[in-house]
Amino acid sequence: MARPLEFDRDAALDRAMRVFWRQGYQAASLPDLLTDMGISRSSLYAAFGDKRGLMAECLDLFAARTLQILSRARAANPPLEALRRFFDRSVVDPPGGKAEWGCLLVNTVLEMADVDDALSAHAAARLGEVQAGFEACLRDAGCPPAQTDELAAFLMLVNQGLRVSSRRAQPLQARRDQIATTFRVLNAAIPTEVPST
Amino acid sequence: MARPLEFDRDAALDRAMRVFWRQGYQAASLPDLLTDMGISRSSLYAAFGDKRGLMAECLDLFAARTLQILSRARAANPPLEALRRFFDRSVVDPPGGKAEWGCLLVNTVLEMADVDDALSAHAAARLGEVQAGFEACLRDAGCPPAQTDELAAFLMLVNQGLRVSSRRAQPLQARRDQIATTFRVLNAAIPTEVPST
DNA sequence: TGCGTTCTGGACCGATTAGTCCAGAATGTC
DNA sequence: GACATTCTGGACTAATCGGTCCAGAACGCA
Repeated sequence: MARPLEFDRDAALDRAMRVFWRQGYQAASLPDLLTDMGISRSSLYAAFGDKRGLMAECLDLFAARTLQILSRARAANPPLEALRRFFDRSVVDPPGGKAEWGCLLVNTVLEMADVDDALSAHAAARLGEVQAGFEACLRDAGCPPAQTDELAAFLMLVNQGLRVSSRRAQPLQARRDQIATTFRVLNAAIPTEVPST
Repeated sequence: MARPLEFDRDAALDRAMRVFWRQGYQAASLPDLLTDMGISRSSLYAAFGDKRGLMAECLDLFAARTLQILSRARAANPPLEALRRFFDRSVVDPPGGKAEWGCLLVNTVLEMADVDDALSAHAAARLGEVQAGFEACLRDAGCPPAQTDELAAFLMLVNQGLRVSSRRAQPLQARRDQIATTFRVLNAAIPTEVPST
């Protein structure tokens, strides 16, 4: 037994995630990270390996939180309403960050593609897990099995698009309208929806 | 009068655009650019100012080409078919680049937000011009004026989403399917469409 | 209190960054 | 053919990058 860690690893990771989320991987310098995390260089390397390893953990954390939002919404609402709430939550009031930062996973997929393919693929894979969450939600909603794949892909398409809109200086209301349009259009396309309440 | 430029400025700009398109602004180092452009450091700074100025010109070039694709499609097809062709072209066979590189404007908006806000805003503004193109197209299609704004925003939402999908390792067919779904869903939502043929 | 272990701050490193500068080569004009 | 002008390649600079390392402080246990 000896001297314990002087900082809260989870808290530090959360801080780091917010830096990467806002500035992206490349623009987040080590001094930036250290300042926000409130730890020293040595501590970072001892606890997380290196910058890339830290980023990987941040991606996982972000994905876990995203999936948590969806699962909580599912637990408290009928499936389609849960999806709507998920979008509202993500676009309007993301936990631990600002809506204008978009989505760390989307940001990373784009920034690191053809720069660090493994990192980009890591983010893309987590995005796939979220899409699987959409799929499960649609199944619960009584969506015909033949269509769940297609519609989940469509929802992810919209999700990605919204996250891009978030980083353009578009007013919040414009994004709300886009969500409304999406669900209006979606409902019109699937009159077979049967809320399983 | 004296010694003329030894290289083709437009051709060099085109090469630079492809480098930024594939690697992003930050990851594109000066050696990378110089090698691909086939010119020397001095020539680049004399002709384009600096890396940032070069990037700005590349954004404009990309936007101009994108708008050109749309206007050409409009000249040769009924409005809604033109939109469909625009998406096919953008996602499947972009001119002077690879589909997997997504869209330089979208990539830049995300990468430079909160890093170089002016550059991000520049890209976002060009994206707005494309959206205006969508709007004009919808007006031609006889879309009710009250809906053109909303639907153009929706099309841009889908466009953005598709460009993200392009940079995930998703197979080409998946993206084609997403386009098909989008237009199926769109047609179902706007039965009032009246091809102006 | 003293020891063994582990963590922490900061100096340090080589590599790479964007950008500058200058000597020399190349060209059009006279 | 000589001159004035302009472009070009490459050396150079200052700053910053991610990452390493070590001396010393801080803690738990006995």
